[in-house]
Amino acid sequence: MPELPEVETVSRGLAKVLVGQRFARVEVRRAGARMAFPEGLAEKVQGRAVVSVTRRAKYILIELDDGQVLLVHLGMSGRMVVGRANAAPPDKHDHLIFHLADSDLVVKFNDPRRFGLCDLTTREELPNHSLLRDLGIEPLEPCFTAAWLEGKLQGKGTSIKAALLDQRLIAGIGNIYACEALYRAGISPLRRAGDVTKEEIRRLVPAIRDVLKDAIKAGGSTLRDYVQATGERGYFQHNFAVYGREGEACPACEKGTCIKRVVQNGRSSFYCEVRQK
DNA sequence: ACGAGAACCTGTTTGC
DNA sequence: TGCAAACAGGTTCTCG
Repeated sequence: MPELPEVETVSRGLAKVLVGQRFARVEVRRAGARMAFPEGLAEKVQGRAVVSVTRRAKYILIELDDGQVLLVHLGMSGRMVVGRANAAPPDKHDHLIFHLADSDLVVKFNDPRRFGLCDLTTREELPNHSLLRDLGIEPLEPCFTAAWLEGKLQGKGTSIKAALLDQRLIAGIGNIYACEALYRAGISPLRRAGDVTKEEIRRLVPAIRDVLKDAIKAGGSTLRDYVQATGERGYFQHNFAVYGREGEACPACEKGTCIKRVVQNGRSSFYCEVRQK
């Protein structure tokens, strides 16, 4: 599910509720498939207050008042949702339940497919953390420029689509926004990354930035699992030009069936065969 | 070193 | 209708 816009939306939603609040008990239920929950998670978090909630790539960073940092990744199907403690009995995929100390609110980490994870580190260790260490540039930061990307794509033999999904290069783009950004830039996902021209890269960089910003404004894209921290759905899925629209006409092609689906590196790529060359 | 594919899970949709 | 296959927003490991 969650790519940069979804994780950003969840982080902002959690920040509103959590900053300044203390955690009471934490229910640790079933760990994910990628990583066991850290040893003593419940004990280490209990009684700590939240200082900030931020995002790096597709990770949510919850900073605590003693310098610890909770690091959450939502995988494909993960949610972090705030609710009333007794609103409903726990779902079988509620893997972590954080109870707040001074209200009846809880934050539930729910993840049916269990590709998500939650780790505990410290502010000092954060830059060296194995999950964050090799992450690339933040596409919404000013240092993400056409000149920078041009240098990185030079000589790359893989497809431009695969390059956009490489988190060591650009951090936070996933399958949906890679497809949508390439559509906006008029570049076929099948093109060899190293062959994308300077001119095209000058279109691609703002296309990436704009599609991510537009999606954040819309609260992300809800296809199936994703919801905001409040439980509300996102609605950027209504603005997809190509993603999931195989056989339809793209917004620029009045009629017909210009949108194709191809599989690259095991993932579906959607593109308009008329506008993207 | 690089790039493609498999694997990790569960749930839902599609096709025979 | 029923069952099996395909497919899903991600990441990491293995193999050529």
